[in-house]
Amino acid sequence: MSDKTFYITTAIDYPNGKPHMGHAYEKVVTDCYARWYEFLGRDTYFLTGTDENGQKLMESAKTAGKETLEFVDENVAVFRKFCDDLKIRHDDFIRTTEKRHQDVSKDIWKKLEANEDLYFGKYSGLYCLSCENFYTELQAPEGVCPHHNIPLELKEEDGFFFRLSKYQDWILNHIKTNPEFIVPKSSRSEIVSRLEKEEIRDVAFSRPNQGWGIPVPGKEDDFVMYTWCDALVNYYSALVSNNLQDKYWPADVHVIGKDIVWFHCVIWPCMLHAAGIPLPKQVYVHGMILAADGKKMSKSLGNVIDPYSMLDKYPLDSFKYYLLRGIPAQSDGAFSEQELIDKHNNELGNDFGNLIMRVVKLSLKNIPPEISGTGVTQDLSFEDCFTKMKEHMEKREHNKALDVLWESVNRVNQYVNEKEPWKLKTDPEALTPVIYNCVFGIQSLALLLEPFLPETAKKTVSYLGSSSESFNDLKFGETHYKLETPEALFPKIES
RNA sequence: CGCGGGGUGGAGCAGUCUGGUAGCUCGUUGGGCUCAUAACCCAAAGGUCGUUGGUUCGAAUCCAGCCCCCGCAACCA
Repeated sequence: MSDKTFYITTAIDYPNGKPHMGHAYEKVVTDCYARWYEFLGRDTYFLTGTDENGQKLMESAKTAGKETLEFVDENVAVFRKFCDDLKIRHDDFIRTTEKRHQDVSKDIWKKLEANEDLYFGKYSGLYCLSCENFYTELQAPEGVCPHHNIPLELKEEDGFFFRLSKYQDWILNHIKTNPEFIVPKSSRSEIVSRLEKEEIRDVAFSRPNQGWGIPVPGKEDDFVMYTWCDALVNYYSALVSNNLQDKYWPADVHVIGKDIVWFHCVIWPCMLHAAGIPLPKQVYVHGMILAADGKKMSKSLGNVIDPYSMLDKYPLDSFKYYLLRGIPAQSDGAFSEQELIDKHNNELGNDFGNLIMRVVKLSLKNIPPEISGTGVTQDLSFEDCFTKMKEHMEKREHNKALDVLWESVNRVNQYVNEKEPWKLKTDPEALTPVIYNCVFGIQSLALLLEPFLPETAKKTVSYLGSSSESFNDLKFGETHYKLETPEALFPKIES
């Protein structure tokens, strides 16, 4: 734990089906922050993985006519490949069925037990015999199973409970005194409001052992841990199993969706606190990706967009760019394929891609490819842009960071128009300084873009033949270039 | 009266805390330029800020009611 390292996680995915747009979004966003902090010089560790212990997976496997582990293995492979296809730079991929995770989960269980934060009790509720599941009154207000439409029965079940209620005041106080713990404010106020107004109940932390899940220590035959009880532990177990906990724990940011805020902002910190482990510094709650009509994507509405259908049609960086800039960082956003195309054509192609073309081609046609900055006056600076980007990224407003970066992209385009370098074709002495300013600008922009669109940045820089590789190495006047003929980075998409 | 967020030009958003010429991106229209992926630069048109009422000299911004949308509601994960 220090400001030299940076540990960031995504939620772990439930491999019950194929990855959807929300998974893509979360991974892309988290990847962007991981790369950004790496760019700033932090020793960054990025974890993602899969949550594989739910009973639902057993049922899904049965439906598919497969052994649970076989079924899960297949789906996990799909999620792994998904990360590869998105070119996510995670350092580890944890599966909650792995021994390394189960061992740590059991250790934490024992700590909670030793601290008398677990107790044995009865859960009673409305139960559907077909689903083999409990429902709350809110989920089934008529006392009828929402899936099978049959009457629910009152059922009691033995199990272990976590004394969450004991920590209500403590967690409320922690959230209030650490305004950065939950971002954005909307999620924070939702949790604060609930903690202030409701009396929170203890959480059932076990399920009857049906042959799938992490056995409860001491009661191996009878109980397994409730999925959430072990799932949250992944953030910690992944480090412990690599003996990296001293270096990276506590986590700097857990990136999650708004559907699991309660688990991450209340249950998880209380578990850690009870087990005597430091709390993560921040939970960043991103918005949901809604369908183009502004409604939640769902099969029944037929408005689902498969991320792979986008990756098949559009360049990866265009897809990422749209997710990062087109979807608000702190609220829900509607996914619009047309907007993705517009952003590809206008912002990536016209503004950024074309800037490289107009500058580099003009230069190659009229002066030698080697561009020296010796004695050139600096007309454009990007320090201010960098500073503002940093501020936005700190506030988890990556979309605004890109807004700021694009102001600078436009500034360089503007500069070209002002200087009219095409009128200086016959005067290399006058042309070179203008070109140098532009090329230096392009490289600065490309390097600032790297955490967001690594592929694009890499290609851009490759056309410049720069003597400096990183943003910090850039020195106006001292960095030299040898230009190469560029190819169109973002060819137009006809829609 | 369960909790939280939101309703601003054609589209997507900022501004609301700390009332006082309504701002940005895309799109549209006109002009400039010709280096470039018919790209770039400049300018203009277009909104009275969900709705009703209140406070105020003055409200998108504060207060109250109402309508609509989204998420959550913790034994589905």
